[in-house]
Amino acid sequence: MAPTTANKELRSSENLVVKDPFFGFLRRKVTAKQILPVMTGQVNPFNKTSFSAAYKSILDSRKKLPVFGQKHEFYEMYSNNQVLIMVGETGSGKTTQIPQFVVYSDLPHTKGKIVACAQPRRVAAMSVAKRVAEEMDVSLGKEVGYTIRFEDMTDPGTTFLKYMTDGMLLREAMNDPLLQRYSTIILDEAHERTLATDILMGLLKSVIKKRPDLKLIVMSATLDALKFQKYFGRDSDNLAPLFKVPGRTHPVEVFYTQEPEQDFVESAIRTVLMIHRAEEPGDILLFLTGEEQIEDACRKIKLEADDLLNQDPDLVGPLTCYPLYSSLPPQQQQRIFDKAPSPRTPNGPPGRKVVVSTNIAETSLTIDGIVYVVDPGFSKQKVYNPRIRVESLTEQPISKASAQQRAGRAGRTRPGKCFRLYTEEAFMKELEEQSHPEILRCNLANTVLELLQLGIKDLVHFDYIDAPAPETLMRALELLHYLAALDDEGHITPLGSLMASFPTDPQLAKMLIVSPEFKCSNEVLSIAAMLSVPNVWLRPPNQRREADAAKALLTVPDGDHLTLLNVYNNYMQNAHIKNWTWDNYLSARALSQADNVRTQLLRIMERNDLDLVSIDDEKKLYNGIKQALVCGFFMQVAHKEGEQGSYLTVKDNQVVALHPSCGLDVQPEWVLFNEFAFTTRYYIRTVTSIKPQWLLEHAPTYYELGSFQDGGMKRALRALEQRRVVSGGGGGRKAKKQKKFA
DNA sequence: GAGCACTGC
Repeated sequence: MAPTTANKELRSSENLVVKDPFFGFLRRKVTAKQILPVMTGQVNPFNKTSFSAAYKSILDSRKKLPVFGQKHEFYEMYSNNQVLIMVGETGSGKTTQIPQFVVYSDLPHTKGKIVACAQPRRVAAMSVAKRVAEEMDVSLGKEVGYTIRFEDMTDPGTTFLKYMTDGMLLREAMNDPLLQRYSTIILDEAHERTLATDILMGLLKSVIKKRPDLKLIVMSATLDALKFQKYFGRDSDNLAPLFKVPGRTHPVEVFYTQEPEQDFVESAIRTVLMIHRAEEPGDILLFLTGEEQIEDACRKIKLEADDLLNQDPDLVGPLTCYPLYSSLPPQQQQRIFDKAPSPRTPNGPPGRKVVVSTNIAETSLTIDGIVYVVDPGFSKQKVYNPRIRVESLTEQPISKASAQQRAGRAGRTRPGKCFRLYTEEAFMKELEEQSHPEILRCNLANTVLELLQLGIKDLVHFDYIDAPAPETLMRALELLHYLAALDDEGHITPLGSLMASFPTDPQLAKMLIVSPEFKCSNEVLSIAAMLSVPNVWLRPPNQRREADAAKALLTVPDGDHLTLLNVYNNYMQNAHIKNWTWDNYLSARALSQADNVRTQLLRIMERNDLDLVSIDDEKKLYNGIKQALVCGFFMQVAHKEGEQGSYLTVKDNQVVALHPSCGLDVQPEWVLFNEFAFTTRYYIRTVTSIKPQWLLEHAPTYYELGSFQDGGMKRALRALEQRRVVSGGGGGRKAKKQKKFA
């Protein structure tokens, strides 16, 4: 596209003719030399008002960022390339500065376009947008804004620099596959390889060929740059150009153990106390894997540190220990930012703060003042087994990249030390270079539907940066086919398109779409929302009995899905009662999130003319809800085998047990479950009793008896079918439904 | 009679 000259002049409010600061700028051929006088000038070129005093002082600090010194190089590469890979370590200023640099050259406002910067996390999108609005001396939500789920802080027509979550950009692509509103797209933190970032990279690789006017910048930490350069290169000999900026962190000295450790928790506690006794002042960050482990370690560290303090008050100072994990209430999460305790006596040894954290402190949360990192080398990671369709969380060794990231947490304010509780040999030989990208570790039903909706027909040959296991794709296609989201040729059906408009798993979308037919969409909406948020039940270690009793009061014995509905309804009715959630051992955060999700789903229902309906008769209502559940989750059904309380999942024939948290008062012959998880054994969680005739009626293809192995389940279904033939039941309503989406 | 690492629409 030919570069254009910005408006020559403009009229100020006093009607005086002043020169546009961008006068003479050739769009996308702008040089660093041209920009500096505009940045340091008197008039903000984007809103034509005078720069504030704050702007100038912020600009002085921006000038000290490593990336600022390389402006010239950046503009040269930006002008001459459509795609750019940028590598910048922590503290380089890439997330705040690069999008601003782009805007000065791309001049999106002169073309009615937007520069987007996609982030993996909501908080980052929000806080960076706020910071950049300050740096550019404009109001947040005007020229600079952000878009995340449930919150759009942009002003259409005004906003030309937009921070957003990667998932949000992917959703937008579903309505606008060429992403026409954007002139430059920046993918930040690409090395994290979230599912959304990976899919976006695949899409954008083909979009840039169809849109020569679209520029793309992929920003990442050092390690994966070559992979991205190859992926976005024109061919195998042509790497995409790399723009590299050094970080601004302090050196971290790394120590290894001489021998492998047997019990990493115990050895971690010992190491923390060793640091406390023997090392210079400075806070400690210890990485462990889960809530229980962390709480336990905190207790032990506190006890031992108190002992040390009492034995040797002249040698060691006081110590405070804070746990950190995502399900911790925000108020308690905030405590990690408290200062280390003061010395017990005016001239006594200084105090020390210890934070014991999950992976959340590796990427999402930064704690300044950390000087020592203790890294046992493990984290919990999600694994998906497509053969039996089960996701599980298991403790696994971290990757080298992760270990490096963890070590870096010690050098944010001054030189630090990292104690790795494994041998150097193990680090070199046993740890993988990179953690597996998410796309290789999860169920892809949702993603496959999104890709189909985006018009990608050949999912197997889609240009993934790392291709998922074929079996995972097959499982996803199979599920979507059974849900009638795909036809026999694998094309998306009108029902499938409708399902894709819901930001949920396809099973939930299907359940929502059919719910008006069963006169229970009002209730199914609440259930879908509750199934989309984290666990609402709290169970503090020392109040388990009280928590279980509170839960029993809200339990509907017929099924956990109905219990969730009951909890949501009670929550809404009692919203005015202070402490209601707390008194009932429920998570206020998860419940308010559920309410947000419900509102969003409701809007999508309305937009698609799906009615909000309900009936008064509770028994009929519950049966309607269960049938809607069956329409979405007929593949997640188990049949009771024998009297020992064990169940067999339908078709996969996995032996499973009802999870102990299940609220059913009896063990029904047929149950539908939301989740199949492997922990100490195979469990099904969130379980509701159903009638088997609904399976035959609402999912006849899946319950075609020829596809079943011989056994109790098949016998039960056959007996049922024979009875149906005799009585001539079923059929009618189903035929009508199929016609609707044909 | 057990557990939910972390994101995201």
